[in-house]
Amino acid sequence: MYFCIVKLEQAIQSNKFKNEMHKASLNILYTAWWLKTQMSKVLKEFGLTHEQYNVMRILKGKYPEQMCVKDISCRMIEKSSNVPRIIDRLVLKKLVKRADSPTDKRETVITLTQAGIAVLAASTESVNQLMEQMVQIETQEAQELNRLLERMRGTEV
Amino acid sequence: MYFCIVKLEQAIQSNKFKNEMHKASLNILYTAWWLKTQMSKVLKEFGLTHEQYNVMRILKGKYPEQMCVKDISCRMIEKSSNVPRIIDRLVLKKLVKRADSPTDKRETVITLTQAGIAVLAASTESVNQLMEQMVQIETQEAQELNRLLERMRGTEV
DNA sequence: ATTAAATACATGTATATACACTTAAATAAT
DNA sequence: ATTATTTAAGTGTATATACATGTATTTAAT
Repeated sequence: MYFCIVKLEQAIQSNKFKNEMHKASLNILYTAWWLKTQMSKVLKEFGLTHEQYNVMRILKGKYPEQMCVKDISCRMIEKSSNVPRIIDRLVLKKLVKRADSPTDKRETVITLTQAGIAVLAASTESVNQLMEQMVQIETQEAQELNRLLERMRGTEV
Repeated sequence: MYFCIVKLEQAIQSNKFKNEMHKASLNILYTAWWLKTQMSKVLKEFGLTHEQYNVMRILKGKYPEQMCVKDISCRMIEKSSNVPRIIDRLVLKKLVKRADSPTDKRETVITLTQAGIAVLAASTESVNQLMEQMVQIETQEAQELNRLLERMRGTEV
C-alpha cells in the first residue's frame, strides 16, 4: 500500500511552467501515462497490452457482428495505432479470428473468439476493480473534467 | 483551417461509457494523444520527436550545468522512457554532448550543445505559438483542470 | 580489507507508434 | 467499357515504450 505522486511538480521534478495552460498540458500527458501504466500492470496478468485490450473492447462493442480493420482503426483512442499488426498478435493468441470479407475483397473482417470473450470479460473486471479503487473522484467532478478537456480541444486550428 | 473533433463520442465513435469516470479516463488518454500529435507535427520540422524535445527541455532547465542520465529520467513525463537511447539520437544529431562523469565513473553527464540550444529555442517558439492558437481555455479553467487531474491521481493504491 | 548490496548505465527483445509506400480492389469519370 | 481515382489493408523503417538482464562502480556491512 503506497500513495502515488499527486502533484505534477513532484512527478516531473519541476515547477517551471510558462502558465497554467502549459502546466495543464503536461498534467494531461503525465496523467495519461499514469493511467496507462496502472492499467498495463493489470492487463499483463492476462498477457495483454493496453492497445490489444483496446482493440478487443472495440470488437466487443459490435459483437457478434464482425468488424473490418478500418472500422476498428477509427474507434481507437490513439488513431495512429497500426491496427493490422495489433490484430496479428491477437490472432496468434487465438483471441480473435480474421477472415476475408464476403462483400469487399479488400477488407478482412475480425471477430472475437470464445477465448477472446472470456479473456476480455476477466480482464475487464480486473481493470474496473483497479479503476474503482484507484480513481475516486465524484461523478460531478468527472463531468467537469470531461467538459474542460473537450473545451480544451474545441478550438479552431 | 479546420475544426478538430471536440466531443469524445465523435472521436472514438462510441457513447458506451460505464460512467462519467470511465469517460474521463478515455478523454484524458485521447486528449494526451491529441496534444502529442499536434506537437509532433511542429517538432518534425526541426527533426525532433516529442521525447527528444522533452529531454532537451529538461537539459535546458539546468543549463549550463550538466545532468546525468538518472536525473533526466526522473524528470521525464513518461517515466519508462529509455533515456540512454533518446540521448544516443541527440548525440548523433550533435544537439547534446555526452561525457564521463568526473565524480562517478558509472555516470555519464549530458549537456546541450550550442546547436542544441538554437534548435531548442526555435522549436520552443513554434510549439508555444501552436499551443496559444490551439488551446484557448481561460487561466481559471486551466487551474480547475490541474486541480481535478491531481485529485484524480491522489488516491491511495 | 574484503565481501555483499545497491546504483548508474547500457543492451536486448517484444510490442507499439508514426509515417511512407505498395498492392489489390472498388468506385467514379470519361 | 476503359481508365483514373480512391480506398482498404498490409509492409517496411525509424523511433519509442516496457521491461528484463548485464556490467562496472560505488556504498554499506562485516
